Amino acid sequence: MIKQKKWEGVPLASTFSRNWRFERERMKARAIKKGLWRPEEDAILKQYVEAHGEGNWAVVSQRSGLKRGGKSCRLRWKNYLRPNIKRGGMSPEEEDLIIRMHKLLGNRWSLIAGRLPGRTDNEVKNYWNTHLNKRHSSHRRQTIASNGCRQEGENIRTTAKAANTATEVPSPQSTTPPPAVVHDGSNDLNPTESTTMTGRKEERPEDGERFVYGCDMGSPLAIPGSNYSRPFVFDDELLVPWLDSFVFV
DNA sequence: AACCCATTCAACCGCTTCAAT
DNA sequence: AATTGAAGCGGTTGAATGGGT
Repeated sequence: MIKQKKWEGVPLASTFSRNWRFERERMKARAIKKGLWRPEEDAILKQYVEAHGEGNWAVVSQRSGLKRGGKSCRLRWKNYLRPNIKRGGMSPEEEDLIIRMHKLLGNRWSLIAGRLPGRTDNEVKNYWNTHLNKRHSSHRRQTIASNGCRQEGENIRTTAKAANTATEVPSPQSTTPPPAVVHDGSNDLNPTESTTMTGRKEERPEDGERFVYGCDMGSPLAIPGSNYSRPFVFDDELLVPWLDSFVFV
């Protein structure tokens, strides 16, 4: 049964519409401020979070006295006020890592940022769009909504979590690869985290050419009690074996 | 000095996922 | 199992800024 919200009187099709419509209404009702943050607002938020900790951002926005939405507070803290945020231009090493990881992962900004200490997903995304996109657009790989970096049979958003847990049963087609060893783990930055990625090229009438990758049994990606990992599917062949394996761990 | 245009990046929006109930 | 609220993600927007004329 589809429930209705009294403030709108319109059937809500799913939880997402419920959620953001409520947030919007709540912000309207509280005359939530938008736009750039002022230094005094930063100080209030910083003081509050340092005293009470992160999380429960709706409460933070109310109790701190800030006329900001919870999302805005969270974003400001995460992208700007949080300790250890590194500001300023990217080093050549960071830039190189972004390029390589984007080649592998596409627009998975939070995953890429996770490998760059002190950098946020927003910063990496902006840097890519303003500095790197033009130079490297020919190799661009986007996320599933519009593109080709995806895990077999699921939304790309779930891939990272699947990579961490790897508990689901893979699709039957992933069971018969004649694997070519892409990487033996010997060149990893951290050999203890290495994993053996194996891959194969596939030709499909509906998809055209694609590359399917899996990992060995010692990898965190491997499914306990099975002989295979969940497959990762890309439009392009992985280009940097040591890094491509590295980021999967 | 005034205007225009391009670039940058902080912030917002729409949506998904997850955990708690 | 269904519902709810919070957190998180990627795409997009628009204000600020700088350079050129």
